[in-house]
Amino acid sequence: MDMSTKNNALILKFSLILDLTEEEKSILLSLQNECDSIPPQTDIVVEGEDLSTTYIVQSGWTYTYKLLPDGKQQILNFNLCGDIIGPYAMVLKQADHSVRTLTETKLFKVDPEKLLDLLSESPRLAVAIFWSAARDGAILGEQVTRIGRRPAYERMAHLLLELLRRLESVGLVVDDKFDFPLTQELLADTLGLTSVHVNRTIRALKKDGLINYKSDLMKIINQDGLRKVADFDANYLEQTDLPDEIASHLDP
Amino acid sequence: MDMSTKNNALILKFSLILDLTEEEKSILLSLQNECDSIPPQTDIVVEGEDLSTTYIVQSGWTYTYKLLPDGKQQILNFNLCGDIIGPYAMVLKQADHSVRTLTETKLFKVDPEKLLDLLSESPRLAVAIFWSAARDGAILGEQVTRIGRRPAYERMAHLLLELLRRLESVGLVVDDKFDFPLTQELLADTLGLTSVHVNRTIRALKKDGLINYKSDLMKIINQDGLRKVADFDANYLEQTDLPDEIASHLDP
DNA sequence: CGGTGTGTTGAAAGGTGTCAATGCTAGTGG
DNA sequence: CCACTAGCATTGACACCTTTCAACACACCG
Repeated sequence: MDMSTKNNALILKFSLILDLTEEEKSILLSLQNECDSIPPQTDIVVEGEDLSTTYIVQSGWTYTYKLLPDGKQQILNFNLCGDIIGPYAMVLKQADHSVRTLTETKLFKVDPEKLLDLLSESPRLAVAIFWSAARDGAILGEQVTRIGRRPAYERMAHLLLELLRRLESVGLVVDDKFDFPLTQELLADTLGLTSVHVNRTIRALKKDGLINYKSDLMKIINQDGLRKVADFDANYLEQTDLPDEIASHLDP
Repeated sequence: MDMSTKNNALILKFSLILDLTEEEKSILLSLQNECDSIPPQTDIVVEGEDLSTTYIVQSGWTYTYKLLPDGKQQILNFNLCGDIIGPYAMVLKQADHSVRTLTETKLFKVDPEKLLDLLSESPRLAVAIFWSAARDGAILGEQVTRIGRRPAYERMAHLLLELLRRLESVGLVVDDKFDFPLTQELLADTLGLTSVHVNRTIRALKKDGLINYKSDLMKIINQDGLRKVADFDANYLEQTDLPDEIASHLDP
């Protein structure tokens, strides 16, 4: 059963910054309603439509994207295990972006009203929610920098390292190898490139002995080399210490 | 005196979504400590350094940016009147980006601990803070889409319309005309272009009769034409209604 | 076994970058 | 009031990264 403390993705995620008490864990569990498995290529949230629910990714990949009228699309971010989809449902009437499943995905629903109440009832969990939002913001900022100021080769390298670290933090990487359900076209929509050029870039990374990529599996062969190419600094992903004043403010 | 209810930028901003009570206004005032005027080109927050304060922009422009080791920089966003700089100071030890003043700027400081306490003490103001963060997130997402999937000409048009709307919402636009303290080089760092190409793009927009730009002043001549070029939908900036359930949840 | 989506490759076009020179304007100091 | 400087804007020629177009290969699947 997924609705247990041990393998609940949200509890796992929040454990990165807080030692959760049993009570807090049970609050977090009671916040979430289980939800059926959702097939790939299904829209969960549609830009412009009403946004009445927040979701937690329990398993699978989803992605946040925007459509342009000429049919192009831009992927903003991926939502992985433990990520919160639409944390802002409590303050925004309509979605400003769409969210679609990439793989078969298991989501837990969270009622925005409950989420709001949680802010006042548990300062510690409020901090955890804010921290998650801050991390997502940092990831989005890095995405801007990647697309705006890096050439294709480094851009790709940087994204792969980000995904590696994010998946690692939720235990989904073994031996620098992880499931990689992205088509080259979706990669292109993520990186602001065309699928043709993504193909050439990936092949270059393979030829240079940095990665090994085969259909649904990505293996990072030379992480140091990749990091040097991408000029990757993981600080934005690995801020798991609260500021001292806040930590002591929460404890007693 | 700036520390009054009438012209406090944060109160002005939050009034966009909430009818603030007098008590709430005074809470918001007591949250902020006045701060000296800061000269242009001054770093307020530096990436990697400790992030101990949240700021509110009372007047002037600042921008959020990231530096790359080869000296390039990418601007993520601008912080205008009423915007919150570093709302995540309460949950992040270190800054994941830098913030610099563009013009002479007046900032008010907010103690992160007080901000945290506010979340539990006033659900309505907690919602307002979340809303501000959600709006900034939406702006950042639009920035990704702009850079990733729009050519230079449309990219510039889109940014100008965003700035127009944002400045309008805080009363800084008169007759489709506003102060524009950006050099073409900073515009380039915002749009992921070079300053040379920004120059050519601006001149093209001028030649096409869409804008009029002269040193520190930007005038939008043909807003409809610009909107058509940029495919601009302001929905992401103008979500000022809370979801019904939340609104009724807060009221009684 | 043919269809369909995805990956791969080549050639050519095009948008944007690079380099370098010139113009412009405001401020400074004589 | 006039050099003089410094920073920014403007322009042209050319290079290059990325896109576009088009064809073909490959794998999965009914």
